[in-house]
Amino acid sequence: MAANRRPTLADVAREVGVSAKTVSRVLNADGPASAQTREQVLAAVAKLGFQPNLMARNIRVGGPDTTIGLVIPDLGNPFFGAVARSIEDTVHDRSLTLLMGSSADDPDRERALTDKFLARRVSILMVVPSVGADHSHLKAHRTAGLPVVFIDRPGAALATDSVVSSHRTGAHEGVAHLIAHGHRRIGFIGDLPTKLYTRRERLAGYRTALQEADIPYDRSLVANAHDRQGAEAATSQLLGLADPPTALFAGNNIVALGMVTELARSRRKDVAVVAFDDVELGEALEPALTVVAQDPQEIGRTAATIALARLDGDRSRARTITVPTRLIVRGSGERPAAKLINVGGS
Amino acid sequence: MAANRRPTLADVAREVGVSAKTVSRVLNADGPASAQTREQVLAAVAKLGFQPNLMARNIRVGGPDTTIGLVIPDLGNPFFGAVARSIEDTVHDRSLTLLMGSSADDPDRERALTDKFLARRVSILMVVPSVGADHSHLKAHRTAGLPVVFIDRPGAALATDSVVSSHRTGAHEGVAHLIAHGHRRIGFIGDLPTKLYTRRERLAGYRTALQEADIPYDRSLVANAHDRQGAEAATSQLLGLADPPTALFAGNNIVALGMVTELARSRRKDVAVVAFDDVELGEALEPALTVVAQDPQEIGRTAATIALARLDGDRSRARTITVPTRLIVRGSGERPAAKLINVGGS
DNA sequence: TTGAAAGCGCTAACAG
DNA sequence: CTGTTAGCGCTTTCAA
Repeated sequence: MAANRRPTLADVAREVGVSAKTVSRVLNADGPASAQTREQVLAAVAKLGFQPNLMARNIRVGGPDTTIGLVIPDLGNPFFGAVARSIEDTVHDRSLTLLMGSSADDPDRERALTDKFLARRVSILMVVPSVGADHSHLKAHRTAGLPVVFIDRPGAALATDSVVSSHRTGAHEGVAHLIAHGHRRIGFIGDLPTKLYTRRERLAGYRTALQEADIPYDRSLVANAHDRQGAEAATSQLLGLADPPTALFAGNNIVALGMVTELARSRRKDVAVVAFDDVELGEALEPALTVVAQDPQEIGRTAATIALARLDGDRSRARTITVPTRLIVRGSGERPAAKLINVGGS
Repeated sequence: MAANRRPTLADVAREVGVSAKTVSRVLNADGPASAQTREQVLAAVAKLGFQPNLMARNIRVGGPDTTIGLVIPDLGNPFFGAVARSIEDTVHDRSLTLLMGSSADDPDRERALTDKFLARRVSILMVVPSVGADHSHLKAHRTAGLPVVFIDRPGAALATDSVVSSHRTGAHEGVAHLIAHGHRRIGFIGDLPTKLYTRRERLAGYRTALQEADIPYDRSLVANAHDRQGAEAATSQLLGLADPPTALFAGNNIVALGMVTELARSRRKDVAVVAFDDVELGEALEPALTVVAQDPQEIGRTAATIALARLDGDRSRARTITVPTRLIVRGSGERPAAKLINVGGS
């Protein structure tokens, strides 16, 4: 019943008959302590089930908390999960703990989360910035020494370290792959909102690839989707056009899932596909899915490394580091355009 | 240059010419405050960029911190990502923030994480317990009013709320599905370590399904894998047996990925497959993957709901809630056993 | 409507 | 080797 008060340092001290500071010394291996005292203290700690209050400690010591605040669009998205995992691995031996939250790409939620993290005095702040988010409030913290790193997208109008994939050249490469296999009507299904940095960059890559091949940009071949269901609908919409595409480019991993699912359901094996960002089981599909793979592990590692360097006093200019994407050709991009089927026979 | 000290309540008070308590009152909508004072205070807060130190506040108020500690095996595993997402959604309007860490199923890492979380005075502790982890140290916290919930697996030897999938009956159902389609040599590839609760339960389901069909348990048909590569190897090992299985059961999502990948690579379309836990694109495979789907969203929601009820004073006995799995038949479990091919012709 | 003092749990700085 | 005092930034308590 009794919601017992948690034991404090003073309780332990009283139990042993020493001062609080002595207990503190033993527990933090600060200053010296006789073997006997140490033993008694440890015994009392165990007996009372004492656990030091880290918040109280932090407040006294004054330094930042041993946490790292991470704001991502969706905890459930495997891409960001992989990034988070990699960050955690990288900061593990500095014993930093992850404080995480999903912004759902909503600038207000993002702001609420960063404010909370700042109020907790995180050691490092990492954000996948939402469209329309204002980051001017972070400037003061940055100058006060708080490492701030933007992930996946550069922060708007703020000189801050960023780690991004080569969205544009990656998309370019993926679309060029389709063009190289004879496709001239290539559909593009991208993120929502359309102002999203990643969406704009990837679409830009798509457009330059078309340009280089003298293929006119056809707005009706560009669609949008926010989730898997939306991507399925967009896929069937594009394929239902009067002059439909012979190939499709998926603008992110979620779109890819919907696109592939819809193509499988409608048994459209004739449509070539390349996806931005790899998906699980991509290589087990028939044909296997050709992707422009991002490297979430490297992204996380890089972001964490930069942040730790800043924490250690690195005061150099803010950098934007681009982690290269890699075209993984598995077959789905090579489905023949139009009627060029089986020229070679087999 | 100057690593400026962050402004404190006192700084704001000095700026306005009031006492610290007045500022506190305005900021927390505690007690009354004249419109003029309020305005001045707010202006000063904005000007100085003051952000209250949540740690200091918490220490004084004495209550638990507005965080919820979550220990999972792997931040990068989509299943646990989905669970985390669901927990976050459920606790969102209580404005609790997630403090997360990966245990890698290592009891020592798990203990280190829970200790850290307890030291931070989390409001709620949620753990996917590792094999061999001792949870006796949590008992005192539980009686002191800290809600503790085990996820996916019940905690060893401790009466604590748990939320688990119907591992055993789910596996049973999946294997029975294979048996119903004529299979009698069914391989099982499970988690490592073999003492893992989920692994044991799912294997138990497999065994009872065999028993009910009077199929003898053949130890050589049971293999283990810790990761995707291991699952690929285990798959090819089982298929290389003198008397190989005609069907395979994957004990978890990671194993399923490896198994399906290996089957695709070796073009073994004749092997029937059922997987425990759904995977992305399972329905786009050929044939589409039949799975015993877990419900990570419901698991997360249930765990969070229980914990919040405890936080609100629910003192009823600890419960173990089982979230049902669901057999989703998509085709891969129906590949004919042995030589029963094309009886119907087409 | 406001302020002064005390104290949350802990540690820095100085004694002894 | 150990204890005392003060104080981190905030809120509670009591008084004005």
